[in-house]
Amino acid sequence: MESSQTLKPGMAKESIADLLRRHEINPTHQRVEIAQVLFERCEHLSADQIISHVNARFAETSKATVYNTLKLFLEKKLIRELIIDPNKVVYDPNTTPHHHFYDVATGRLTDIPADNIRIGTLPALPPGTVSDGVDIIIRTRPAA
Amino acid sequence: MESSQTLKPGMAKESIADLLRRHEINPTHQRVEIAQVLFERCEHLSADQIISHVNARFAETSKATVYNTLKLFLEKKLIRELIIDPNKVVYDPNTTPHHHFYDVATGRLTDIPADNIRIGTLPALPPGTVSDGVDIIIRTRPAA
DNA sequence: CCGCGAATTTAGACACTGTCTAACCCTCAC
DNA sequence: GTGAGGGTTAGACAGTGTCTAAATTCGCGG
Repeated sequence: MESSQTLKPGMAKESIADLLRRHEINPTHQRVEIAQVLFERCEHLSADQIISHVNARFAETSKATVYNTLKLFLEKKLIRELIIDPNKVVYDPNTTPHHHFYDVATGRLTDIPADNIRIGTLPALPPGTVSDGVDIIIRTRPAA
Repeated sequence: MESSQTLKPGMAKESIADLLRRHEINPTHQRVEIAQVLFERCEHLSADQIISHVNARFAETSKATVYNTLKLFLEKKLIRELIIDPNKVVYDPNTTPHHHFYDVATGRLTDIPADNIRIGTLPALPPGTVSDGVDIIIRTRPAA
């Protein structure tokens, strides 16, 4: 399958390689491919989808490499991991501090850009639905 | 292994059976055992722990039955499912509307009783830690 | 008490996601 | 060319949960 027309593959790969280098990641072939899949379409993709997308392009990449690379990207703060369900873990290329609103009824995942969280800033529930409660999962780390 | 002394097994089983009946659940032997494990110690237990605890009592209960029963309890709103990690799913016998505060750094899970959520009502972060963001997972359902 | 049909339970096979291992490959310095 | 080290790989493995088909139990009318 051909690469999409939206980005010039050559220059895109260059800047992605730079991005990796800026995060102290050795930009190998496979890593660039994986990063490109993640950043090109700015969606939240699962490991599974990433494997499919990468292998639909040029390179054959093994499952182990994709998992290794995602873990590396996580450590280097290039992406964030988002656990929606035990069988639905997705990766978020947006590393600016932000929050996520996930509605299990509709499957819709919304980004909340604020850092000033109040219930009033959340999107309204779809009409005719009620909430049993909100699970707030806060991901902390030692201050740098 | 003997049953604990804290509850009279007979009457406890009676009231638990009633609880199940009130939720339109046929109170079989195994279901009562599982419910008893969940409600006796009012902790958040994983499916794994529930299997161990049930089998440490009297009854031998198969893995499939425990999973079936937990799914049934969920449908009947007897318990809530709490996804902390892909490999850490626990069940909460407290069905009053409330929220959860989980700190991945400490592993501590706190109940937030309010229905008026504001960031100010959350426990303070441990000193020396910062947050990369908060994932708010809201579990909705059609209004009754 | 008997026996029937429906509901429930069961063991074990299966699927899925992610991890691990040990071998291989590629590059680069010398 | 050669050795060292990082990166990649296939496939085995582990944990969690689902499925299936058979066996058991239960409710209940006769």
